Amino acid sequence: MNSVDHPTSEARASRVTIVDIARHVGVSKSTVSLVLAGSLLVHGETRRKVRQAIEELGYVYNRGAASLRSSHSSILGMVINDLANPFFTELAIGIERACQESDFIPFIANTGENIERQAQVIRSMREHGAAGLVICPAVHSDPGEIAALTEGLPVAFAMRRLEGGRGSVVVPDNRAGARAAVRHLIGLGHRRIAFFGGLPGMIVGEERVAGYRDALQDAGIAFEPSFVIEGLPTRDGGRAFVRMSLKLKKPPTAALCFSDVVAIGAIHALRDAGRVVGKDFAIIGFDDIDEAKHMSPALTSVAVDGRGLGETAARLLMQQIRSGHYADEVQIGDALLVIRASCGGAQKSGSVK
Amino acid sequence: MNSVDHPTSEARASRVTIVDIARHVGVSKSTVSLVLAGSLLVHGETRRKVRQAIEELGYVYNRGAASLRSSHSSILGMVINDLANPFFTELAIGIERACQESDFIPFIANTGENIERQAQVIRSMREHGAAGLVICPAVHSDPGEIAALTEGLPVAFAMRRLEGGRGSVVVPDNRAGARAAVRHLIGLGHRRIAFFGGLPGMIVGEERVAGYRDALQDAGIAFEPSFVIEGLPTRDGGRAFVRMSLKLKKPPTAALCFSDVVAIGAIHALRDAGRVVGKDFAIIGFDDIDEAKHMSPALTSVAVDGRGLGETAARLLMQQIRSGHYADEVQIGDALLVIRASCGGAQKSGSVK
DNA sequence: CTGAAAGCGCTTACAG
DNA sequence: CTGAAAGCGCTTACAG
Repeated sequence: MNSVDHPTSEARASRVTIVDIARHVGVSKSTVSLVLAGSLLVHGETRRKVRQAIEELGYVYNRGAASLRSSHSSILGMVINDLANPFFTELAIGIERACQESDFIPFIANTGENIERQAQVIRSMREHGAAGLVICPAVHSDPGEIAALTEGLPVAFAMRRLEGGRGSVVVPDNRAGARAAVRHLIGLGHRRIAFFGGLPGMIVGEERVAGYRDALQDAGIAFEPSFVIEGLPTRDGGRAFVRMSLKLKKPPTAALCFSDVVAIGAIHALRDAGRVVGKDFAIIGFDDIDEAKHMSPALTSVAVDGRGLGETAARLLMQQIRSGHYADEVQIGDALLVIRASCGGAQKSGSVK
Repeated sequence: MNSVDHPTSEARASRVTIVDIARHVGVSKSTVSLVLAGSLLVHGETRRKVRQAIEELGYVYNRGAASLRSSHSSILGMVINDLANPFFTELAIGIERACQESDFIPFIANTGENIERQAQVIRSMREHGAAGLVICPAVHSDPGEIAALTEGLPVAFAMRRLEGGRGSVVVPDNRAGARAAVRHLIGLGHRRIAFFGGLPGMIVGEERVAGYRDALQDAGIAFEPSFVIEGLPTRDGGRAFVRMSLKLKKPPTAALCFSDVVAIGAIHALRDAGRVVGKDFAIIGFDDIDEAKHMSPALTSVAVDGRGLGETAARLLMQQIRSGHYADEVQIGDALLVIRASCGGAQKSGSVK
């Protein structure tokens, strides 16, 4: 440890403030404040001198002090269920990008699907002055608890919504996407089609299962409850779902997975069981993460624009913050089937609405 | 748009403060402040009453106001070069985790390797009261500019360091990792080994090239400058490096790539060129991102613990913040070769120091 | 153990 | 166009 003893507090103590600028230029601090706010009231020459002094003295604007006085903050909090999942990373990137565009700066928290941590970070973000929250709630979140934690704060939900929650909502068209995927499997001749992943109470999963059932019904195929295998949408989940489904007396020949992450786990388990994916068993994922196209076989998936959803959610939130009014607008994004090798049949890849 | 007209500002205006708590309990605000700070000076019964009032009135601590007065903040800024790269996502996750452990809350910014954006977000984070910065600097960052932007602020560099920069540094042992990788290729019989990616001025790349040269020298193989192909370490870069190397009069038979992302691009280009990776051409990546093991062929890679590096960097930074003293400790993490199918030869996978 | 006073760095009416 | 004054919600000596 070769730490050097420059006390950083020294630098902090000598912080130059608006008063120093005022003194240096020979005006009042009100005038400096006006210049900082970009007011046109101030005389051009005065403005110039103030700006120059700011430059010379190395002044750093203290937004914390400004927020305290004005009670406006340009900090937004993003609360993400699982940053290690590439889909949610994209969501986070979108939120961050929208912030940069609008001169907001985001707090970030990864809850890891843990609702205690989620409650804690929401409290922390409030205390630290977040003006609003973009939330992708952890599995098993209690809508009432979230409502209480965010009381008085604008919120926007991205990708996952809560039953009866207040706030803007930006989600993909899960039902239509799932329906298109299953329709495709049926078109390839499959009749015994499973759905892997998702938990009761997860609206995303329920919507996808609804689309799955729509497609079956469209084709006159009876719904088989044992083909819907619920569980945490993780890689390990995917492995487990395959093992369970292969134990059925009449196993499925294809599956729509809750997510690409689940599909990856499923493909591994199928391989372990000696099945050739795309030939013996068709797999379709959901999300179309970057990895999907690089897998072997390449994964057919329902593409969701995570980055776009994140951007939109952040924009809707910032709109609420700026307007000073809550909103509960719902925006539905696309969910488009991208056909690759993992469901066989298709030689060329393509995209289907 | 079905926005409801609840003015959020109303909720904000009615914010309950320390004074409300004091009045409700019948003590002074100093006493309440002491309770909030967890002081044992305050009488147990008084403490209890204050806590109860806090609960009842739904008080939210205003850390912004506290910071203004005390000039201590528990906000840390993380400035990441490319969040879409899974390796740096892991780094970010590690930083965030360390923050949660220590009751810090992180700002996040994705610079996308853009140095203008980087300068902007650093300024923004300062203005918003970040007490210190974990930086993974964008390619082409100017050490002098970064030093100026962060003057007076504690900083820690993760994964990438800057020439002559002040601050803590946490990086993997790039040289040893690269050396082990190339030694492995030599052991498999390769003599014409390339290095793909990295730019002049990127210390990470220079260190990895140094390790590459070490291994060649150890084996008495002459260094061939045309085998070191520099460029941006992206997927597209990887494709380009392969195309360039195959045009050489005597092309290489193996390559160590700057990163897994580069390796993925390289593998695609090799496939396009009709080469069988792991047989006609050996590829080793760097980072060992999650995807590496799921590729086909599975990618041999030098494993770097991104999450761990992030955690350590954040901890060193928080230590500086809390102590009030700068530090420039350097910590070197492991870089271990993980052998898989992409370099052929190995039937079973293993790990080599 | 508790309270009164000052002050952190800003903004915001209000005068002039 | 510019300045003096008050105040945002806290903490921090300083008394008692």
